[in-house]
Amino acid sequence: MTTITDVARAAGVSPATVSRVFNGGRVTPERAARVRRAAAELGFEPNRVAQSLRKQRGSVIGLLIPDIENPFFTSLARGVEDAAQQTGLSVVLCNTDENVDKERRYLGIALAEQMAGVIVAAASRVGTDLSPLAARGMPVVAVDRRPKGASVDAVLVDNQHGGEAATEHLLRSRYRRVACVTGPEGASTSEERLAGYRAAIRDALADGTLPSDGPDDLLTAYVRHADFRVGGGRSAMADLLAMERPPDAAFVANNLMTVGALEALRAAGRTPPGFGVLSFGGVPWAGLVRPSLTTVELPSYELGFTAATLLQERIAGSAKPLQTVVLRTGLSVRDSTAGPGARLPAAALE
Amino acid sequence: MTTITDVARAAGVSPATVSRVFNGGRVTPERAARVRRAAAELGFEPNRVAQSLRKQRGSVIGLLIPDIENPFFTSLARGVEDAAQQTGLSVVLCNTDENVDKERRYLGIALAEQMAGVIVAAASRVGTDLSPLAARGMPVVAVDRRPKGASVDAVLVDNQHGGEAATEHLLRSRYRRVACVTGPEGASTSEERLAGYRAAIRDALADGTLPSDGPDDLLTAYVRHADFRVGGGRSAMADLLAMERPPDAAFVANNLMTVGALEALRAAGRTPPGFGVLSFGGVPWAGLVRPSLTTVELPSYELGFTAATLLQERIAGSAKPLQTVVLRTGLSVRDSTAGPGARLPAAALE
DNA sequence: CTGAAAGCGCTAACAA
DNA sequence: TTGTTAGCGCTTTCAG
Repeated sequence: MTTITDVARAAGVSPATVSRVFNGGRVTPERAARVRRAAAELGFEPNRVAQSLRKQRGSVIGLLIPDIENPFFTSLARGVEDAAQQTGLSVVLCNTDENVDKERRYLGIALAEQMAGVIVAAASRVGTDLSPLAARGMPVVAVDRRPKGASVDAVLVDNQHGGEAATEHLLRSRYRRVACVTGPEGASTSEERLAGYRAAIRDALADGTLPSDGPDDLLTAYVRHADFRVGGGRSAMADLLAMERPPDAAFVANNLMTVGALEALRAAGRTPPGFGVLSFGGVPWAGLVRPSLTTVELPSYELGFTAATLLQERIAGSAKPLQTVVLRTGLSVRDSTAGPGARLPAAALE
Repeated sequence: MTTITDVARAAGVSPATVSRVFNGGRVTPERAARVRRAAAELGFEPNRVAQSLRKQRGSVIGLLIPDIENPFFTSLARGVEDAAQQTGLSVVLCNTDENVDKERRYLGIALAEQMAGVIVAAASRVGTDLSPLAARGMPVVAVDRRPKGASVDAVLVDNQHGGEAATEHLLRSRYRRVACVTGPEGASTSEERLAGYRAAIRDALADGTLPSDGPDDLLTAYVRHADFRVGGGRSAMADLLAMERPPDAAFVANNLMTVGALEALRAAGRTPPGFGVLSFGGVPWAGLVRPSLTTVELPSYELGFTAATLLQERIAGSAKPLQTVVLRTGLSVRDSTAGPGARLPAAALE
């Protein structure tokens, strides 16, 4: 391995000068050129480990996500990676598997590896403890979910708005018994999406769009909590369909549960758009699904990109007050919410 | 930050003793206990950066994959991660985007970060150069694809066998004009899968399963090279369908291209199993696709797990001769290859 | 602008 | 078994 000392010797200067050349110190152009030439000839690459030890700060940032198989998080990861490139930081991807213990281990590694900073989509709102990092002055940005009581920058999705827009769309499409399959109780994302649903329903009751008889039904009876996974979505939907007066549409609060919900619908012989289905978050290769699925579009890439940008500011020493950035969702209207009586052209179904 | 010296002072021993306690050196139980207690009280965690610098070897392994959004690679990544846990190594996931330059950059980082080793699914068979790592004695395992001329351990899929089994299955299902949409020319995976296809066709011609008139058609005319991406699969299939005498089934050499191929079929008003479709590699949430898709199952998780195990042996200093492990594929028969005249029960289509 | 020197936290010879 | 010592490769005062 060629070291800074080898280069120094070859260029006839001191190691300090070589270091300055590579770190923007003041060096006369002539000597700088000599150093660069020597470095190139010897194939010198600064040893990042030594740099990290000396500077007490590494050049990688940790990205902790709960599920690497969820396309939402892979897309987020790409955003982080792209933003990190700009500063020459590399990204270590750690898959916490929605598991607080695994997450804690990775946070420990982040510390022990002296990472430059950490971006974390917390495995749990209450179980995730970011304080050891804060205590050691390591910059942290929370993304998608904000752990309770953590004083860190955060980049979040406007879940409530997304849930509201979704539910409003279903009502506008003339569905009248709109259910909501949301995530686990206590998860901020589920609660917020549910809150959006409730707000939309409440508004519709208030302005007469929905008949006011049995308002309880719509605000509570048609709500199911599940686990954000395929199986949970399936059982929740099966449960809804078994009701005496089942819903005629559902807002499903994440992509995986939507897959399960569609399976349950199919098993019951009901299909969109006769039964309206709206997914919070797209499914991969949505093009294959017939009829095509109306979805709330999440800014996953931007979430990652923004978080990484914020983190880099902190790493660079920014002392701004803590920020929370909230990114808006979009709505992609497709066939699965065409309306309870809609007839789709054959091409949309085959 | 508490260092080994702090612990040593608190326990009334030398730093070396503390180091021994944490690295399995010989220390009297009594002193060891004292050290551990002190370490716990002070919340000591060994500084991995300093360890790496001193030992000239880090405790992370790099995993370079071409496409983090492909479920095949995420599953492989999980296998690597699980295997790595056993030795306490962490995994840095690097997404090379099928881009040789990006890949080279990451390989440089692996060196500069003194990673313990690297597992690489090469972006290119000829463009990927692993020699700098070999030159510096860094253990490398190639996975899924083996770069040309690299003398490294490798864990591969039996692509040829998979392609052969797939094609045989289509023929057995009474399809007679079986096409093959394979990957880019020059990629070992595409060539091998294609070779399997050709072998099966040749056998069928030889034993009379296929009429021997126009053998050229089957061996060459029905073959298309595409780019392993959705768009490529779509155009290749469109091209096949536009032939004067189009195929009645296709073996598609990866999951993404299958998605495209299905889109092209749908656009042409043809659907499986009337037109047989067999995908090399499963699609995520396959349960949503109707009719359900027959696939060659890839041992992606095992690929990763095996590669990581091999790598760890090398890291531990194993001097065995170079190994190549080849893992077999499976075949999951579903509805999309039920036969050209098959009538599926309604439930399979709705 | 440049070089000498100190030291980041840890481990591995070597001595005791 | 234990402690002392000498660095791993780099950056950063501090003099010059």
